[in-house]
Amino acid sequence: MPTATAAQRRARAKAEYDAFLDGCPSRQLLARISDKWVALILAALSTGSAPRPGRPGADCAGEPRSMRYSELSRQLAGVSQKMLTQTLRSLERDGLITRTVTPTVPVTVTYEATALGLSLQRVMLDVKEWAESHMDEVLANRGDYDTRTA
Amino acid sequence: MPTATAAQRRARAKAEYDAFLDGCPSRQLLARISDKWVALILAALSTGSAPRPGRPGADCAGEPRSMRYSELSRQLAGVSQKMLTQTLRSLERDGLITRTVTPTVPVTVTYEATALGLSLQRVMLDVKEWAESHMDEVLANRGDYDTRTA
DNA sequence: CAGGATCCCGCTAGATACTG
DNA sequence: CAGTATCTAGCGGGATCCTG
Repeated sequence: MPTATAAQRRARAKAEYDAFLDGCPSRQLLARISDKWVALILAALSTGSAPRPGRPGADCAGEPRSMRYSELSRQLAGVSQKMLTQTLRSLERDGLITRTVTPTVPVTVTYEATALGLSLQRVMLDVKEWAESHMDEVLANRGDYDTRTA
Repeated sequence: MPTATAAQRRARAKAEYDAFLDGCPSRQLLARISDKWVALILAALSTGSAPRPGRPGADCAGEPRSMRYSELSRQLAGVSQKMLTQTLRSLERDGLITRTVTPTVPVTVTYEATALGLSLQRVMLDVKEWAESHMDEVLANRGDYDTRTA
């Protein structure tokens, strides 16, 4: 674009990637992380293991929060195995979580956020919390809109 | 639900909404806002009108940032009219943006974030910026993963 | 200019069945 | 337990044509 403004060129130089551009990889990454399962998985991993009888110290403070496949499956109510596995794989591939296989009698697999994953986790927690805390307002707005346009 | 556990009732009482629960409206809202077009539209609206010859003071600081349909369409490179219109409608319905029709010669329609929209805008800007600023790391991680599993 | 209305394709979520 | 494999229905989303 020959008519690029100084502001645009500055932004380009600073960010290197621009999700507004069609072909930019960052748009594809944005599409990936803009996913409810991504938000919920990262949120779950920030909580760590749900306290279960028989595994007392599993989520003591300071310890990195990890969760087993079945625990995630339980916390993300309604998620299909396919979506859970698929989303976990893509998060692992992008270096956001680690997958650890412990060869116990029935195999044990745990997932844990990486440093990079933790940085996204903070952002996605905000998104999830925004949704939960503004639900009432949104619901009210929808009601207004629907009556107005009815 | 007669089989609600004490933990579930506690969570409900504290947060009112819990996106981890399958039927909860907040999960549906989370799914809605977890959308690349939502992130990009809100990001665009935070920028305001691109400076154009003939509309000098359109984006002066302090003034609420508004954009026309065609401006949004241009900035969100590659978006289809259908998705743009559809996403704008849902944002309007949820009370996140306002739609203003000015009956000029060719009709002028401008969109602007509401107070509620501004609160989400901050969150979604973080998501977009996270994607742009961590693109390199993610790309590197993908390369590693693909060679490792190759 | 700013959409509305259709058609239609692809992919992706979900259900089911099987395995190391 | 933690997946993989397969199938299918549904809809997200693009292309196209039309309108106030």
